[in-house]
Amino acid sequence: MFFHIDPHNGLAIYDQIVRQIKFAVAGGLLKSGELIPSVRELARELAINPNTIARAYRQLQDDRVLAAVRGTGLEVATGAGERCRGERLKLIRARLRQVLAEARQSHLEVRELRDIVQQELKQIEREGA
Amino acid sequence: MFFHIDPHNGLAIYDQIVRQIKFAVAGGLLKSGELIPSVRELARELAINPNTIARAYRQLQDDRVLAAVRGTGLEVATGAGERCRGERLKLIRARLRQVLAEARQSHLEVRELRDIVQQELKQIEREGA
DNA sequence: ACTAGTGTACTAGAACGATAGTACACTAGC
DNA sequence: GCTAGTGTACTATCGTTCTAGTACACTAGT
Repeated sequence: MFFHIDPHNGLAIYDQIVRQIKFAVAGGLLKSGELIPSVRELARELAINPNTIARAYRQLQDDRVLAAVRGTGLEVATGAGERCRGERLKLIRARLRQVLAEARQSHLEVRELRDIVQQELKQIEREGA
Repeated sequence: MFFHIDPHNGLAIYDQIVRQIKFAVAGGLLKSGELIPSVRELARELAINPNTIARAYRQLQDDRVLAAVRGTGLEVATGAGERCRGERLKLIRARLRQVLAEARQSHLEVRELRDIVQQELKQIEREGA
């Protein structure tokens, strides 16, 4: 389990966990029926309070991404893959649109904005596996 | 004064005000020596508590973007234009980098991400005056 | 049966952002 | 001088997020 939590993200910690698990399911790193790390284990690994993890898991159940197996843990729900792949695009697009809207409002010249975006995109491609 | 405050932005309201004033100064909409709207006036216009505006103005003074004229109001400080133009790039780039980092972590294929970015960028150019 | 591990629920408190209301020193305009 | 408008400071309250600690029902493994 490779998570990357940034407390100064603007996003709440439990929300970051929700998103990253959805992304992992969408990307096929987590498959239907597979057990995810327990509340206590993930809390220990990320050095975060178990309640925060539990809250994220609760929401993931509400979103039908995870399903409870009593006394055993939480597994990835059947059909969660498709559901998450659809949502992934929405989530990323929404975040991107926010940032670009702010940039547009900053009276930066469109050409400059385009340059910045291209630079950062290239950077991502260079880093991305 | 055209501000656009989004409470569900992730960014605190006072922070949005700080950024947008810096952007206005950077873009030349506010020039050195010009008086900005009073705390109470802007609070009324944005339907936001005056304390929140005051907090933003206090930070803008700390950042040497605004300067107080006792009993009269706050004016744009001398040399604020250059200072804000430099910072504008940093602020936008930082936000953009956050979003792209999240996108990269979502195991979305780079090609798909590139497509989304291009789409949204075109959308901005279409809207942008 | 016993133990250790699951998720879940609950109360309490800290920190932060935002709101509400009040008070004060100052200045421009009359 | 008086009034209305500045910024500033202060206390109090609320909601959200996160932390802290405890308790409970359940199950796998022995």
